[in-house]
Amino acid sequence: MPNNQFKKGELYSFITGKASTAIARRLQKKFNTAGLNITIEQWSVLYHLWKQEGISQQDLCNATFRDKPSITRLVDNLEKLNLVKRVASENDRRINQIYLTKQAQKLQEEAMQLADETLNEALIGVPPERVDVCKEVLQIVYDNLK
Amino acid sequence: MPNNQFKKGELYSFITGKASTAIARRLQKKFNTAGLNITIEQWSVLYHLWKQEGISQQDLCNATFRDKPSITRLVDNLEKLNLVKRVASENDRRINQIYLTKQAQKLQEEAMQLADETLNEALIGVPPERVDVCKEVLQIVYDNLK
DNA sequence: TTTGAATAGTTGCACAAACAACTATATGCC
DNA sequence: GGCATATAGTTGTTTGTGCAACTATTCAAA
Repeated sequence: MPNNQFKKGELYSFITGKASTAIARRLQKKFNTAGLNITIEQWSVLYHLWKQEGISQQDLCNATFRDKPSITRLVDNLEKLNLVKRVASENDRRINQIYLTKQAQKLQEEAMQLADETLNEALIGVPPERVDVCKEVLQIVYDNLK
Repeated sequence: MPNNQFKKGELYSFITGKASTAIARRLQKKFNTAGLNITIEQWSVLYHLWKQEGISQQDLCNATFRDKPSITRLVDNLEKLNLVKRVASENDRRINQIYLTKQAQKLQEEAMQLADETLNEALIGVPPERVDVCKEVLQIVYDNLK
């Protein structure tokens, strides 16, 4: 009976993602305070577009681990905020390529700075090697279930 | 500059809670397949009521790390499903004490069995001591931010 | 004892997630 | 070429979340 030391009480907070919820709320508050008018979910999409523009909505689904309707609506809202533009692909007219506006490009530095800050606050008092273990465990969990 | 080894790419999945999302989806599928007509969020409320009945909505807020409106609506829906009942407290009429119906009591064993199963699947190949480290890190993160 | 603050819960609104059903375009096989 | 199938994206519905504003009840202090 493997991993049975993992008792129910702790199981619960694993499933509900208490820690990641706390991080997300902290980051959202930082965005609000700084006057960055975006949600964490919108940020998570922008994050991938900052790394590479012009990817498809399907690419964003894979990158953010969301389904297609979720991405459709996130892109809808980002378009309303004038942060991204849908551009129909020349080669394959089913595909929308998503591009950043200048406004979104300007956000990158501040948003990523606040994200870094949040992570640093979250990890105060945690030795680097323990963070690495945690990261690896979470990756295995993800791989086991995906 | 502490914890700077925690690079942005990994930060991202920490914040979005990729692992806990994957666990929650797997458990939800198990509920659906087994014909348990409840959501993960409803389960997380029932989980605390199975431990102790008759607690207040505010207690459920603290236990589940949710705000009051979220609990109001979760209890609304659980009441519609005939799984819980609100009972006004005798001592303090502001308080709703939440009690389980017989139907909800019957769900406990099966639901917790499926939750255990999910956790075991998630943690295949992860040595117990690494699970412990992960748990501790997530607890510190939570404490740092709450 | 009355009044002001704190606490418990509810409601409205905007945003997001999961699922199913749908449209449009592309691909592959006969 | 034409048809079945796969892929990309959209829309509708239900559920949940976070914030602000609200009601009702309790508590505490002048």
